[in-house]
Amino acid sequence: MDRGWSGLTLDSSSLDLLNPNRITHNNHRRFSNPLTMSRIDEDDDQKTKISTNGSEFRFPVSLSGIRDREDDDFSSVVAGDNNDREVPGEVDFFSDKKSRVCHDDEDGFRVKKEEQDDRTDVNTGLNLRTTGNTKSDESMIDDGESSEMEDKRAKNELVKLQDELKKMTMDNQKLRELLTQVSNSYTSLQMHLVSLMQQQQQQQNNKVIEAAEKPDETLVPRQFIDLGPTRAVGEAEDVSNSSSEDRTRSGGSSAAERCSNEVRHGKRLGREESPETESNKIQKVNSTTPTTFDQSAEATMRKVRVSVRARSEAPMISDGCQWRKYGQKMAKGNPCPRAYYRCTMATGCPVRKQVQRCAEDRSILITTYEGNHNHPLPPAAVAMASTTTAAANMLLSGSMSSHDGMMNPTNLLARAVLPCSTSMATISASAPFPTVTLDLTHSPPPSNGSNPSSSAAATTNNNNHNSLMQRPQQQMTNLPPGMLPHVIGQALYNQSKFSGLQFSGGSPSTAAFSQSHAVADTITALTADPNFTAALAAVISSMINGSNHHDGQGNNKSQ
DNA sequence: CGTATTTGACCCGCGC
DNA sequence: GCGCGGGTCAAATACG
Repeated sequence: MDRGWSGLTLDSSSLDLLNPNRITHNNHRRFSNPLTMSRIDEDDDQKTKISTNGSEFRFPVSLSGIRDREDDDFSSVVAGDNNDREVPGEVDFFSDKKSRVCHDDEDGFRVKKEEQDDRTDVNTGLNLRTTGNTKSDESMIDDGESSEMEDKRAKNELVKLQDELKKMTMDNQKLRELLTQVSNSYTSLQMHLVSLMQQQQQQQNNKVIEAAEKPDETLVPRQFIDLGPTRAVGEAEDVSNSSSEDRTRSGGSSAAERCSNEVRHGKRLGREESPETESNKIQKVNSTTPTTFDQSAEATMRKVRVSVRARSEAPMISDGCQWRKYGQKMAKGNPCPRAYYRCTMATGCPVRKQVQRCAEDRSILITTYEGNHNHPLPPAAVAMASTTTAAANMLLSGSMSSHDGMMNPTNLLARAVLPCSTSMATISASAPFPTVTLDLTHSPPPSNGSNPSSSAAATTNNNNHNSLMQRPQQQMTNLPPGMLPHVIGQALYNQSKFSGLQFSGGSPSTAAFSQSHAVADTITALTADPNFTAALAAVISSMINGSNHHDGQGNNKSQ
């Protein structure tokens, strides 16, 4: 389009603009042409307009709008240089500066005239304007003031460029922040969705439990039936009347006593943090947080315990949640003290856990979870929460009927964790709290699945979890080979591995090898491999969602 | 100095 | 009614 406008030259000059050292270089070149100088110094606004119109046609290969605009500043200069320069190099340009000033000035003027015929109207206007200022510019050149002006202009350009760079940097940073916000929002929404799905699932479970409540039920199911709806009533009473302790104490029947026990528990919780009861707190939290839970389900889950047995030299397994120790007791029959922890990831989170070493095998750490999280969980905590939630749901569903619970399609994961039969889920009335035990002390299934006999085992306990903790290891895992699906076993293994758990191998040598690993290393592995928790959650979610919108991520039960 | 942990005391249910 | 055991509280202490 423009004969004398070398795209390469212009781009290089535009690139030079980004380099302050080279700007001076260009300034010398511009110095030879007062037309450009005067035009830029005269009116920056018009310069911008002109550049906007002209850049698209003149500089199709320009790198950026900024450069285009700056390139336009040299339009006349470059045109003159390219047309008339005998030696394009700037070396000669500096050597005979003064003499060439006049020469280039004349050439530039002449070239402008020539280009008037071919250029667009915009360029014509530019030439007219520059031509009109030629006389004054010549006088300025004569007295040497143009160099100062050129320096000023160069400085202005430098400042302008720096400003542009700052703006772009700020824009970039804003975009990054925006992206981060969007990502966070997406994560929150995802967690919220999972919570809602879980809530729906628990409501369905409660409905099923209520429907299954019959007078001729066996003792074991009745206990859980009492735990569910009765507790729900107690919670409702708590909501309506915070001073329900006296009323609940007057309960006479066994179920009522249990209910009163539940309410008392909540009362104590309320006393420890606020006059409100636990249910009230939960309700308030639900009203202000995206994570909501059915109160009755929460109440039921509150008393269901999930015990995880794992080999670990660490005082506490790393499960992704933040815990605060609030007590320690010497349990009867176990020389190892029992530590009580409370979830501190959210104010008012009712989840607690007990950590105690097995009396028979000090290398086994028994962690008992209790309660539902009322807050979103970090990815690292979702895996354990999902596992324990599934176990708790298994227990709850299995409670309504010794067979229906396990046959419930919503309990696919439960069946996966505990596929052997419902006989292992038998729960006696003597149990103060229904407890599911996940035994991770045995060798994990190999990645190739060649050894299905080694897997994590799950069982329900009908005894006091106290004795559970002291139960010998060999009594905890009675699963025949191949009873546990590989996916869950592998998931538990991986989750435990990345959670800082350590497994004993199928052979003593394997156990020794396993225990030789430092706990810190496994914890580091967890943090270094966040994909696992997501993968586990995806597996569990896919399994659950594939069945019947079962609660997916462990945004609830036991962490 | 704020936060987390420790630890003795306390509350409560349960069994005798 | 009393003692035992589990669970929790809260002041004291430790820690970063």
